[in-house]
Amino acid sequence: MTTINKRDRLIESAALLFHHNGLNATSLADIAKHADIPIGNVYYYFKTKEELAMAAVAKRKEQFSAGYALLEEHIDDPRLRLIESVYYFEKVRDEYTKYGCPIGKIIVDADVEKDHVVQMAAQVFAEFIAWAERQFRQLGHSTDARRYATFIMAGVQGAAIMAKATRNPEVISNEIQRLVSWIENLPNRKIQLGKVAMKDMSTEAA
Amino acid sequence: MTTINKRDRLIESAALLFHHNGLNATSLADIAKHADIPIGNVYYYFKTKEELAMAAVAKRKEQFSAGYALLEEHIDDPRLRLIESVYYFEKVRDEYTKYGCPIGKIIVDADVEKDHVVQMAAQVFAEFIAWAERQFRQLGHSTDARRYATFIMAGVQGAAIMAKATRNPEVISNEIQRLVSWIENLPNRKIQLGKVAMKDMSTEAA
DNA sequence: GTCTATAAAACGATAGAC
DNA sequence: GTCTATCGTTTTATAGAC
Repeated sequence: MTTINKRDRLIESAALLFHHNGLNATSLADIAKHADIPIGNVYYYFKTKEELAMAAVAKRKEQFSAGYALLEEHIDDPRLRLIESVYYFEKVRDEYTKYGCPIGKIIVDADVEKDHVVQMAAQVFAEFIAWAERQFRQLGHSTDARRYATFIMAGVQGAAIMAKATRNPEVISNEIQRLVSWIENLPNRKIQLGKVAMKDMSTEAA
Repeated sequence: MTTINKRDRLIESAALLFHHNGLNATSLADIAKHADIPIGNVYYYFKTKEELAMAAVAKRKEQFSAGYALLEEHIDDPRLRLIESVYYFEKVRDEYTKYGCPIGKIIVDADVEKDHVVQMAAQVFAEFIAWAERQFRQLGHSTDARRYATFIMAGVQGAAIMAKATRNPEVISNEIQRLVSWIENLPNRKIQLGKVAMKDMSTEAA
Protein backbone atom coordinates (compact mmCIF):
# COMPACT_ATOMS: atom_id res chain seq x y z
CA MET A 1 0.00 0.00 0.00
CA THR A 2 1.40 3.33 -1.02
CA THR A 3 -1.01 5.39 1.09
CA ILE A 4 0.46 4.33 4.43
CA ASN A 5 3.55 6.42 3.91
CA LYS A 6 1.77 9.74 3.55
CA ARG A 7 -0.66 8.97 6.34
CA ASP A 8 2.18 8.18 8.71
CA ARG A 9 4.09 11.25 7.63
CA LEU A 10 1.06 13.37 8.51
CA ILE A 11 0.73 11.72 11.92
CA GLU A 12 4.41 12.21 12.69
CA SER A 13 4.42 15.84 11.61
CA ALA A 14 1.25 16.45 13.59
CA ALA A 15 2.68 14.82 16.73
CA LEU A 16 5.86 16.89 16.46
CA LEU A 17 4.16 20.23 15.81
CA PHE A 18 1.49 19.65 18.45
CA HIS A 19 4.28 18.98 20.93
CA HIS A 20 6.37 22.00 19.97
CA ASN A 21 3.68 24.60 19.31
CA GLY A 22 0.54 23.23 20.95
CA LEU A 23 -2.66 21.81 19.56
CA ASN A 24 -4.53 25.06 19.09
CA ALA A 25 -1.60 27.01 17.70
CA THR A 26 -0.79 24.38 15.08
CA SER A 27 -2.82 24.72 11.89
CA LEU A 28 -3.47 21.98 9.36
CA ALA A 29 -1.57 24.12 6.89
CA ASP A 30 1.47 23.95 9.18
CA ILE A 31 1.23 20.17 9.42
CA ALA A 32 0.70 19.73 5.68
CA LYS A 33 3.65 21.95 4.92
CA HIS A 34 5.89 20.07 7.38
CA ALA A 35 4.85 16.72 5.88
CA ASP A 36 5.24 18.15 2.35
CA ILE A 37 1.65 17.36 1.42
CA PRO A 38 -0.90 19.78 -0.11
CA ILE A 39 -3.57 20.95 2.32
CA GLY A 40 -6.46 19.52 0.35
CA ASN A 41 -4.92 16.08 0.41
CA VAL A 42 -4.87 16.00 4.20
CA TYR A 43 -8.62 15.56 4.18
CA TYR A 44 -8.34 12.38 2.18
CA TYR A 45 -6.63 10.71 5.15
CA PHE A 46 -8.32 12.55 8.02
CA LYS A 47 -11.81 14.01 7.76
CA THR A 48 -11.22 16.54 10.52
CA LYS A 49 -8.38 18.11 12.47
CA GLU A 50 -9.61 16.28 15.56
CA GLU A 51 -9.25 12.94 13.77
CA LEU A 52 -5.62 13.69 12.93
CA ALA A 53 -4.97 14.83 16.48
CA MET A 54 -6.47 11.57 17.79
CA ALA A 55 -4.17 9.57 15.55
CA ALA A 56 -1.16 11.57 16.73
CA VAL A 57 -1.97 11.02 20.42
CA ALA A 58 -2.78 7.35 19.79
CA LYS A 59 0.69 6.94 18.36
CA ARG A 60 2.28 8.41 21.49
CA LYS A 61 0.12 6.05 23.54
CA GLU A 62 1.37 3.02 21.62
CA GLN A 63 4.96 4.14 22.08
CA PHE A 64 4.55 4.29 25.85
CA SER A 65 2.75 0.93 25.91
CA ALA A 66 5.62 -0.60 23.98
CA GLY A 67 7.94 0.86 26.61
CA TYR A 68 6.15 -0.90 29.48
CA ALA A 69 6.22 -4.17 27.59
CA LEU A 70 9.97 -3.81 27.11
CA LEU A 71 10.50 -3.15 30.81
CA GLU A 72 8.44 -6.22 31.77
CA GLU A 73 10.40 -8.30 29.31
CA HIS A 74 13.93 -7.32 30.30
CA ILE A 75 13.75 -6.49 34.01
CA ASP A 76 12.59 -8.95 36.66
CA ASP A 77 12.51 -6.74 39.73
CA PRO A 78 9.45 -4.42 39.80
CA ARG A 79 11.50 -1.91 41.80
CA LEU A 80 14.11 -1.70 39.06
CA ARG A 81 11.36 -1.50 36.46
CA LEU A 82 9.94 1.58 38.21
CA ILE A 83 13.37 3.16 38.49
CA GLU A 84 14.09 2.54 34.83
CA SER A 85 10.73 4.05 33.84
CA VAL A 86 11.63 7.21 35.78
CA TYR A 87 15.10 7.40 34.23
CA TYR A 88 13.44 7.56 30.81
CA PHE A 89 12.66 11.21 31.44
CA GLU A 90 16.36 11.98 31.81
CA LYS A 91 16.70 11.21 28.11
CA VAL A 92 13.99 13.68 27.10
CA ARG A 93 15.03 16.22 29.72
CA ASP A 94 16.14 19.01 27.39
CA GLU A 95 13.20 18.49 25.04
CA TYR A 96 10.74 18.71 27.94
CA THR A 97 12.45 21.87 29.19
CA LYS A 98 11.93 23.53 25.83
CA TYR A 99 8.52 22.22 24.82
CA GLY A 100 7.04 20.52 27.87
CA CYS A 101 5.59 17.01 27.96
CA PRO A 102 3.62 16.21 24.78
CA ILE A 103 0.85 14.51 26.78
CA GLY A 104 0.78 16.96 29.68
CA LYS A 105 0.50 19.82 27.21
CA ILE A 106 -2.70 18.40 25.77
CA ILE A 107 -4.18 17.68 29.20
CA VAL A 108 -3.55 21.24 30.33
CA ASP A 109 -4.81 22.81 27.13
CA ALA A 110 -8.48 21.87 26.98
CA ASP A 111 -11.52 20.47 28.76
CA VAL A 112 -11.14 16.82 29.83
CA GLU A 113 -14.89 16.32 29.90
CA LYS A 114 -15.66 17.52 26.39
CA ASP A 115 -12.58 17.15 24.25
CA HIS A 116 -11.97 13.68 22.80
CA VAL A 117 -8.29 14.30 22.17
CA VAL A 118 -7.74 15.26 25.80
CA GLN A 119 -9.54 12.12 26.91
CA MET A 120 -7.14 9.98 24.91
CA ALA A 121 -4.19 11.88 26.36
CA ALA A 122 -5.62 11.23 29.83
CA GLN A 123 -5.65 7.53 28.96
CA VAL A 124 -1.91 7.65 28.38
CA PHE A 125 -1.49 8.81 31.96
CA ALA A 126 -4.07 6.30 33.19
CA GLU A 127 -2.14 3.52 31.49
CA PHE A 128 1.10 4.53 33.19
CA ILE A 129 -0.60 4.74 36.56
CA ALA A 130 -2.15 1.30 36.07
CA TRP A 131 1.23 -0.14 35.12
CA ALA A 132 3.15 1.51 37.95
CA GLU A 133 0.39 0.52 40.37
CA ARG A 134 0.98 -3.15 39.50
CA GLN A 135 4.69 -2.73 40.22
CA PHE A 136 4.03 -1.21 43.64
CA ARG A 137 1.59 -4.04 44.39
CA GLN A 138 4.29 -6.54 43.58
CA LEU A 139 6.47 -4.77 46.13
CA GLY A 140 3.73 -5.29 48.69
CA HIS A 141 2.39 -1.73 48.76
CA SER A 142 -1.14 -2.59 47.69
CA THR A 143 -2.99 0.04 49.67
CA ASP A 144 -0.70 2.87 48.57
CA ALA A 145 0.02 1.56 45.07
CA ARG A 146 -2.30 3.88 43.19
CA ARG A 147 -1.26 6.93 45.21
CA TYR A 148 2.42 6.12 44.73
CA ALA A 149 1.96 5.60 41.01
CA THR A 150 0.28 8.98 40.72
CA PHE A 151 3.11 10.59 42.71
CA ILE A 152 5.61 9.52 40.07
CA MET A 153 3.82 11.01 37.08
CA ALA A 154 2.87 14.11 39.06
CA GLY A 155 6.52 14.59 39.96
CA VAL A 156 7.62 14.34 36.36
CA GLN A 157 4.87 16.65 35.10
CA GLY A 158 5.51 19.27 37.76
CA ALA A 159 9.23 19.18 37.12
CA ALA A 160 8.62 19.59 33.38
CA ILE A 161 6.59 22.73 33.98
CA MET A 162 9.08 24.25 36.41
CA ALA A 163 11.98 23.35 34.11
CA LYS A 164 10.25 25.17 31.28
CA ALA A 165 9.35 28.16 33.44
CA THR A 166 12.88 28.57 34.78
CA ARG A 167 14.52 27.33 31.55
CA ASN A 168 16.58 25.01 33.72
CA PRO A 169 16.74 21.30 32.72
CA GLU A 170 18.31 20.41 36.07
CA VAL A 171 14.91 20.80 37.69
CA ILE A 172 13.92 17.60 35.91
CA SER A 173 17.16 15.85 36.89
CA ASN A 174 16.62 16.84 40.53
CA GLU A 175 13.11 15.44 40.51
CA ILE A 176 14.25 12.20 38.89
CA GLN A 177 16.91 11.91 41.59
CA ARG A 178 14.32 12.44 44.31
CA LEU A 179 11.91 9.88 42.84
CA VAL A 180 14.61 7.25 42.27
CA SER A 181 15.93 7.65 45.82
CA TRP A 182 12.43 7.27 47.16
CA ILE A 183 11.76 4.11 45.15
CA GLU A 184 15.16 2.69 46.13
CA ASN A 185 14.43 3.17 49.83
CA LEU A 186 10.90 1.79 49.72
CA PRO A 187 10.77 -1.41 51.81
CA ASN A 188 9.83 -4.65 50.11
CA ARG A 189 6.85 -5.61 52.21
CA LYS A 190 6.40 -8.89 50.36
CA ILE A 191 9.58 -10.24 51.94
CA GLN A 192 10.26 -8.49 55.24
CA LEU A 193 6.77 -8.31 56.66
CA GLY A 194 7.63 -7.60 60.28
CA LYS A 195 9.81 -4.51 59.97
CA VAL A 196 7.90 -1.26 59.56
CA ALA A 197 10.82 1.14 60.00
CA MET A 198 10.67 2.89 56.67
CA LYS A 199 12.12 6.10 55.42
CA ASP A 200 10.30 6.75 52.18
CA MET A 201 9.95 9.62 49.70
CA SER A 202 13.40 10.87 50.60
CA THR A 203 14.90 13.84 48.81
CA GLU A 204 18.49 12.99 49.35
CA ALA A 205 20.25 10.07 47.79
CA ALA A 206 21.78 7.48 50.05
CA MET B 1 -12.25 58.38 36.65
CA THR B 2 -15.03 56.44 34.99
CA THR B 3 -12.74 54.49 32.66
CA ILE B 4 -11.16 52.41 35.42
CA ASN B 5 -14.28 50.33 35.92
CA LYS B 6 -14.54 49.03 32.37
CA ARG B 7 -10.82 48.45 32.15
CA ASP B 8 -10.87 46.37 35.31
CA ARG B 9 -13.92 44.48 34.13
CA LEU B 10 -12.08 43.56 30.96
CA ILE B 11 -9.03 42.38 32.90
CA GLU B 12 -11.14 40.28 35.25
CA SER B 13 -13.13 38.68 32.45
CA ALA B 14 -9.94 38.00 30.53
CA ALA B 15 -8.25 36.40 33.56
CA LEU B 16 -11.25 34.17 34.18
CA LEU B 17 -11.75 33.06 30.58
CA PHE B 18 -8.02 32.54 30.00
CA HIS B 19 -8.00 30.30 33.06
CA HIS B 20 -11.07 28.31 32.10
CA ASN B 21 -10.65 28.02 28.34
CA GLY B 22 -7.00 28.83 27.70
CA LEU B 23 -5.28 31.79 26.11
CA ASN B 24 -5.52 30.64 22.51
CA ALA B 25 -9.08 29.37 22.69
CA THR B 26 -10.39 32.60 24.20
CA SER B 27 -11.23 35.29 21.65
CA LEU B 28 -11.49 39.01 22.33
CA ALA B 29 -15.16 38.69 21.37
CA ASP B 30 -15.63 36.17 24.19
CA ILE B 31 -13.99 38.50 26.70
CA ALA B 32 -15.92 41.55 25.50
CA LYS B 33 -19.19 39.63 25.72
CA HIS B 34 -18.40 38.38 29.23
CA ALA B 35 -17.53 41.91 30.38
CA ASP B 36 -20.59 43.28 28.55
CA ILE B 37 -18.54 45.64 26.44
CA PRO B 38 -18.67 46.00 22.62
CA ILE B 39 -15.69 44.51 20.82
CA GLY B 40 -14.61 47.75 19.25
CA ASN B 41 -14.40 49.43 22.64
CA VAL B 42 -11.89 46.86 23.90
CA TYR B 43 -9.27 48.41 21.68
CA TYR B 44 -9.66 51.73 23.41
CA TYR B 45 -8.26 50.17 26.59
CA PHE B 46 -5.87 47.61 25.11
CA LYS B 47 -4.24 48.02 21.72
CA THR B 48 -3.70 44.27 21.24
CA LYS B 49 -4.85 40.98 22.68
CA GLU B 50 -1.36 40.48 24.06
CA GLU B 51 -1.61 43.74 26.00
CA LEU B 52 -4.83 42.59 27.64
CA ALA B 53 -3.32 39.19 28.41
CA MET B 54 -0.31 40.90 30.01
CA ALA B 55 -2.62 42.96 32.22
CA ALA B 56 -4.55 39.83 33.23
CA VAL B 57 -1.39 37.93 34.20
CA ALA B 58 0.03 41.00 35.95
CA LYS B 59 -3.09 41.07 38.10
CA ARG B 60 -2.58 37.42 39.11
CA LYS B 61 1.02 38.27 39.91
CA GLU B 62 -0.01 41.10 42.22
CA GLN B 63 -2.50 38.84 43.99
CA PHE B 64 0.21 36.29 44.75
CA SER B 65 2.62 39.02 45.88
CA ALA B 66 -0.04 40.34 48.23
CA GLY B 67 -0.37 36.80 49.58
CA TYR B 68 3.34 36.57 50.46
CA ALA B 69 3.17 39.96 52.17
CA LEU B 70 0.23 38.76 54.25
CA LEU B 71 2.09 35.62 55.29
CA GLU B 72 5.15 37.64 56.32
CA GLU B 73 2.96 39.99 58.28
CA HIS B 74 0.92 37.48 60.25
CA ILE B 75 3.21 34.47 60.71
CA ASP B 76 6.58 34.64 62.43
CA ASP B 77 7.90 31.12 61.84
CA PRO B 78 9.18 30.65 58.26
CA ARG B 79 8.28 26.96 58.50
CA LEU B 80 4.64 27.80 59.24
CA ARG B 81 4.68 30.38 56.47
CA LEU B 82 5.73 27.71 53.99
CA ILE B 83 3.08 25.31 55.27
CA GLU B 84 0.39 27.96 55.01
CA SER B 85 1.46 28.81 51.46
CA VAL B 86 1.03 25.15 50.51
CA TYR B 87 -2.35 24.89 52.20
CA TYR B 88 -3.58 27.71 49.94
CA PHE B 89 -3.91 25.19 47.13
CA GLU B 90 -6.38 23.17 49.18
CA LYS B 91 -8.81 26.08 48.77
CA VAL B 92 -8.52 26.11 44.99
CA ARG B 93 -8.35 22.33 44.73
CA ASP B 94 -11.61 21.75 42.85
CA GLU B 95 -11.03 24.71 40.54
CA TYR B 96 -7.56 23.44 39.64
CA THR B 97 -8.95 19.95 39.00
CA LYS B 98 -11.41 21.37 36.48
CA TYR B 99 -9.35 24.08 34.82
CA GLY B 100 -5.76 23.60 35.95
CA CYS B 101 -3.51 26.29 37.41
CA PRO B 102 -4.03 29.66 35.68
CA ILE B 103 -0.29 30.34 35.62
CA GLY B 104 0.84 26.81 34.79
CA LYS B 105 -1.61 26.76 31.90
CA ILE B 106 0.06 29.78 30.31
CA ILE B 107 3.57 28.40 30.89
CA VAL B 108 2.68 25.13 29.22
CA ASP B 109 0.86 26.73 26.34
CA ALA B 110 3.52 28.71 24.50
CA ASP B 111 7.20 29.43 24.00
CA VAL B 112 8.91 30.90 27.06
CA GLU B 113 11.63 32.45 24.93
CA LYS B 114 9.41 34.35 22.51
CA ASP B 115 6.05 34.99 24.14
CA HIS B 116 5.92 38.03 26.45
CA VAL B 117 2.82 36.79 28.28
CA VAL B 118 4.52 33.50 29.12
CA GLN B 119 7.55 35.39 30.40
CA MET B 120 5.37 37.31 32.82
CA ALA B 121 3.71 34.07 33.94
CA ALA B 122 7.18 32.60 34.50
CA GLN B 123 7.93 35.59 36.73
CA VAL B 124 5.01 34.61 38.95
CA PHE B 125 6.70 31.28 39.55
CA ALA B 126 10.09 32.95 39.93
CA GLU B 127 8.65 35.23 42.58
CA PHE B 128 7.26 32.31 44.57
CA ILE B 129 10.55 30.45 44.34
CA ALA B 130 12.45 33.53 45.50
CA TRP B 131 10.07 33.93 48.44
CA ALA B 132 10.10 30.26 49.45
CA GLU B 133 13.88 30.22 49.05
CA ARG B 134 14.16 32.96 51.66
CA GLN B 135 12.02 30.91 54.07
CA PHE B 136 14.21 27.84 53.65
CA ARG B 137 17.30 29.98 54.18
CA GLN B 138 15.86 31.22 57.45
CA LEU B 139 15.48 27.58 58.47
CA GLY B 140 19.17 27.11 57.79
CA HIS B 141 18.88 25.24 54.50
CA SER B 142 20.80 27.76 52.42
CA THR B 143 22.44 25.34 50.02
CA ASP B 144 19.20 23.48 49.27
CA ALA B 145 16.85 26.47 49.55
CA ARG B 146 16.36 27.06 45.86
CA ARG B 147 15.94 23.36 45.07
CA TYR B 148 13.47 22.91 47.92
CA ALA B 149 11.46 25.95 46.81
CA THR B 150 11.25 24.57 43.31
CA PHE B 151 10.12 21.20 44.70
CA ILE B 152 7.08 22.82 46.27
CA MET B 153 5.79 24.53 43.15
CA ALA B 154 6.64 21.51 41.01
CA GLY B 155 4.66 19.31 43.37
CA VAL B 156 1.62 21.54 43.15
CA GLN B 157 1.83 21.89 39.38
CA GLY B 158 2.25 18.17 38.82
CA ALA B 159 -0.63 17.37 41.15
CA ALA B 160 -2.83 19.87 39.33
CA ILE B 161 -2.16 18.15 36.01
CA MET B 162 -2.75 14.65 37.38
CA ALA B 163 -5.89 15.79 39.20
CA LYS B 164 -7.24 17.17 35.95
CA ALA B 165 -6.27 14.09 33.96
CA THR B 166 -7.83 11.67 36.44
CA ARG B 167 -10.63 14.11 37.38
CA ASN B 168 -9.78 13.41 41.01
CA PRO B 169 -9.26 16.41 43.33
CA GLU B 170 -7.77 14.16 46.01
CA VAL B 171 -4.57 13.97 43.99
CA ILE B 172 -3.99 17.60 44.97
CA SER B 173 -4.88 16.93 48.61
CA ASN B 174 -2.46 14.00 48.70
CA GLU B 175 0.35 16.13 47.33
CA ILE B 176 -0.37 18.92 49.80
CA GLN B 177 -0.26 16.35 52.60
CA ARG B 178 3.08 15.05 51.34
CA LEU B 179 4.60 18.52 51.05
CA VAL B 180 3.36 19.66 54.45
CA SER B 181 4.69 16.51 56.16
CA TRP B 182 8.02 17.07 54.49
CA ILE B 183 8.24 20.71 55.60
CA GLU B 184 7.13 19.79 59.14
CA ASN B 185 9.88 17.21 59.46
CA LEU B 186 12.64 19.37 58.04
CA PRO B 187 15.23 20.03 60.77
CA ASN B 188 15.82 23.61 61.83
CA ARG B 189 19.54 23.82 61.15
CA LYS B 190 19.79 27.35 62.51
CA ILE B 191 19.18 26.01 66.02
CA GLN B 192 20.37 22.43 66.23
CA LEU B 193 23.57 22.60 64.23
CA GLY B 194 25.21 19.40 65.39
CA LYS B 195 22.55 16.85 64.62
CA VAL B 196 22.42 15.76 61.00
CA ALA B 197 20.00 12.86 61.42
CA MET B 198 17.25 14.05 59.15
CA LYS B 199 14.34 12.33 57.57
CA ASP B 200 13.16 14.70 54.92
CA MET B 201 10.70 14.69 51.99
CA SER B 202 8.62 12.01 53.73
CA THR B 203 5.38 10.83 52.14
CA GLU B 204 3.69 9.75 55.30
CA ALA B 205 2.53 12.09 58.02
CA ALA B 206 3.96 11.60 61.47
C1' DG C 1 -15.11 57.73 25.83
C1' DT C 2 -18.47 54.72 23.42
C1' DC C 3 -20.11 52.02 19.82
C1' DT C 4 -21.18 50.16 14.81
C1' DA C 5 -19.53 48.62 10.81
C1' DT C 6 -16.12 46.58 8.46
C1' DA C 7 -11.49 45.54 6.80
C1' DA C 8 -7.73 41.97 6.45
C1' DA C 9 -5.98 37.71 7.41
C1' DA C 10 -6.11 32.85 8.96
C1' DC C 11 -8.45 28.81 9.63
C1' DG C 12 -11.08 24.41 8.93
C1' DA C 13 -13.24 22.24 5.46
C1' DT C 14 -15.27 21.22 0.54
C1' DA C 15 -15.78 20.77 -4.65
C1' DG C 16 -14.18 19.04 -8.34
C1' DA C 17 -10.50 18.50 -12.04
C1' DC C 18 -6.94 15.20 -12.92
C1' DG D 1 -5.18 8.86 -4.76
C1' DT D 2 -3.60 13.61 -5.66
C1' DC D 3 -3.92 18.39 -5.96
C1' DT D 4 -5.87 23.37 -6.90
C1' DA D 5 -9.04 26.58 -6.04
C1' DT D 6 -12.18 28.36 -3.08
C1' DC D 7 -16.10 28.62 0.28
C1' DG D 8 -17.69 30.04 4.87
C1' DT D 9 -16.43 31.28 9.32
C1' DT D 10 -13.81 33.29 12.90
C1' DT D 11 -10.33 36.21 14.49
C1' DT D 12 -7.63 40.39 15.36
C1' DA D 13 -7.76 44.91 14.48
C1' DT D 14 -9.26 49.59 12.38
C1' DA D 15 -12.23 53.57 10.68
C1' DG D 16 -15.16 56.68 11.78
C1' DA D 17 -19.86 58.29 13.48
C1' DC D 18 -21.68 59.80 17.84
